Amino acid sequence: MEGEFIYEYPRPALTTDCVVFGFDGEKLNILLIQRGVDPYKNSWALPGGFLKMDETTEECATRELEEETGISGVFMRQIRTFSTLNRDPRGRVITIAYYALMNPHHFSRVSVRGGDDVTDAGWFPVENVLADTSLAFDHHEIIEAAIEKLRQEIRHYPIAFELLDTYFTIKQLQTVYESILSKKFDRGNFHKKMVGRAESSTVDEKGTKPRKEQRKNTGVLIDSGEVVSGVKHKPAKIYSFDRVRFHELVNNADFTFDF
Amino acid sequence: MEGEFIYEYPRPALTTDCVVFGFDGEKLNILLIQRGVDPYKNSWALPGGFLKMDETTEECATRELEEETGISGVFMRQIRTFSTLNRDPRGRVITIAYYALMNPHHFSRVSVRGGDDVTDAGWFPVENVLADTSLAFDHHEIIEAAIEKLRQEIRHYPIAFELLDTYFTIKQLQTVYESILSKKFDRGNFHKKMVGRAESSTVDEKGTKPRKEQRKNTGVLIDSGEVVSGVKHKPAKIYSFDRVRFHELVNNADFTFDF
DNA sequence: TAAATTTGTGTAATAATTACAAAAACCGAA
DNA sequence: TTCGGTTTTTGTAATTATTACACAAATTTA
Repeated sequence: MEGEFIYEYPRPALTTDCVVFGFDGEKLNILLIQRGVDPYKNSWALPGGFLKMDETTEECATRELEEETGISGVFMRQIRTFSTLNRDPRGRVITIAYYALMNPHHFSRVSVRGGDDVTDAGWFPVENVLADTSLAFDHHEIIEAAIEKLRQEIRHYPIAFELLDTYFTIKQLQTVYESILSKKFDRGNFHKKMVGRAESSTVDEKGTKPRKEQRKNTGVLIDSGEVVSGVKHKPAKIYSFDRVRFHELVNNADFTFDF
Repeated sequence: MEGEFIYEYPRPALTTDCVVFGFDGEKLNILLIQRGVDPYKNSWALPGGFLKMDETTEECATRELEEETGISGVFMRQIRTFSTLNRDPRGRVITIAYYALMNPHHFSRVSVRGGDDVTDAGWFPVENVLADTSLAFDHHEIIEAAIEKLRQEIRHYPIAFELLDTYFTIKQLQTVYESILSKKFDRGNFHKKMVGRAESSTVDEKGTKPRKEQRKNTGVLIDSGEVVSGVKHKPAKIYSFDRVRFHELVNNADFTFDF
């Protein structure tokens, strides 16, 4: 047998795969590549590849993504490891799955790279991907796990902002939540939760004159002062995420993403 | 070099490690084993070992736990994969970490098995383990990740009951939550949340006679009818977890573990 | 029988959520 | 310039949930 790496005990091969989510301003999409080589030649699959000995699995997932789509510097988190015995026809291959989040800026810049092994790449709406049973390997199962993970994490961490550009409208933010959680929110209530203006309530006390009790602002957005243009209705304000304020409020239990 | 397994490309070795949590009725403990072989001979470490080619990582973690402690049939979940380059002095070793939960019944039955590679095993309070910087490999980091994972999951899934026997008191259940979340709860409110008696509120409507509105029971515990004995105060009722009811209520959004 | 201790239940005040309405800002057509 | 259409933003009343705390009940011991 060809090869020069000899071990006393057998070892599985290790790969990473990445479920890349991209928000186009309206809905959630997943990045798939079309395989140019067997197995599963011509099938659509997740970007990913074999681990090198001088890189961590995180680095491997980042590298493969950059090699196959040209995108770097994105938010990435581990999902879990998939180790079913016959998940790869080439033999024992175990994969560590990641998910990545891309904002609309990155979204439009995805381009196919490499030569024979990837013939095409493209974005597909999540619902379409979930309905497609022809994906390579166990990638359908990995995608389902990714969505489940995403749903869990968006309830606790500010990952929604990773799917948006630095500046965004509240409508866009709400759409991100609604498409991930498959649930509609009341427009007004969502707005208040995010902007969280300092509500001042009138307090009446015996003997003292009524006073305005200043309650602190519990919002996590910064008003940029700008508004969107080119719309034929009231233009939405443009906000950015106040990461510092967010951490303060979370530490004080004044803010949660529990929806 | 000795060995008969030859590959074209180099492959890391794969292990699983397991952070076993055990509740002794009062506090949370972690199961550690003392290594009988190098590297880290005599150091305390997590139970675990090398993956075999005919088992999944889940099966590996289960098998290693059974081999080293004699315990089987416990609740187990994947934490994540650790792949730092020099985490193991023997070379490139990647580990998939799991956590397991044991109830007091299992807890007392842990026994050391095997020969040279494990010289001792024992339970240690979580705080002590976290303060101990002499653990083998990166096991300290894995334990920290396990606790963080446990904290996340107890907020959404009924894993607290995996740390208790089938029958338990509400006090014990509360202690599980308090030791994992490092937070005290009001006794009365915790009690009501778990037992969730059907509160009936009086409703007055114009023209009709006041009626009792029957609100449905939102608790997840079953009263066994028994009480604890041998205590010198009011004996606590003994409950069990109503898993079926729990799923009904969660689907209806009538119950969450959001604390 | 009273004290000590812990479990179990009730309640009133406060806070959060929800559903919905009103106001404001803009465009474009009349 | 005014008005309808549309969408964002603010306001509010009703409901529901949470919190803090008090009281009643059950058991042993003195």
